[in-house]
Amino acid sequence: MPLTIASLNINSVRARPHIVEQLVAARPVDILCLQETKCADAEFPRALFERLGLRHLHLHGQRMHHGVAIASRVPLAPVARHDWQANGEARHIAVRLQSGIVLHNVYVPAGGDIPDREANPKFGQKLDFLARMTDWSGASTEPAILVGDLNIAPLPEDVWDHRALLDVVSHTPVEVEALGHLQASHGWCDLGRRFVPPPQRLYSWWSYRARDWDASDRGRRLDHIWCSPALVDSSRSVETLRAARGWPKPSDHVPLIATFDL
DNA sequence: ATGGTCGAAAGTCGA
Repeated sequence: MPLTIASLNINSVRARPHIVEQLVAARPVDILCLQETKCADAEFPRALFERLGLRHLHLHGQRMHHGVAIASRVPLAPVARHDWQANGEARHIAVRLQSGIVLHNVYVPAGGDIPDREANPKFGQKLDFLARMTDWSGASTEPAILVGDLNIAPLPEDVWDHRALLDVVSHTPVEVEALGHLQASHGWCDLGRRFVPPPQRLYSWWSYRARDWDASDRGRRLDHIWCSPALVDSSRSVETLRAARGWPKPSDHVPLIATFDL
């Protein structure tokens, strides 16, 4: 039996129950990893997930901003809630699958608009978040899967216009380098690109501000599914569910769906 | 160079 893991920046879980329902109706999701749930754990819409069979909930939320959650058909064991900025923001939750594999669900800070540490502290915080994750990841040897909104589109084919976005936060060389260090620290395999290699374009986010997101197609690949080297041969597929961007009241991100034989 | 759109929250900010 394949195991299906989906990851989605839902941009408020309370505002978008219909997106969760449509996703689960469209694909056989076993474990759903959400980012930007934007609610405290006490406000989390538990009944929605229980009704959909995703009754094992592991929450790391906060009021208003950020927040990550894992909803699963299969039991999971809690592992950690990391705070790489030591500022209380809820951005990283980890659980253990019955097979022993650890699943990390991460929401990397967006980093503000100006790609300069001095002019924009949020940009420095994003780079520091990645550096602290890199230290942790380099020391970790157990087989793991890491999913989430990493808020960086690393490859030229991950954005609609590489040259135009070189100074736009999410695609600047310094961010791409930082993400590269994180990836190299553990030998993480970028499964999105294992199954959809360049020069194919692959996006997971389209701005709300576009007049016609589909026609202009000015997307970026901000969302990722990575796995440890030991798990690469167990991975079977990764799909970016582009159609979800056209669903009613969508998130600006679409789900990534990975299957593994584990 | 600007604004375009969302959500949560209050009458603005972060994305």
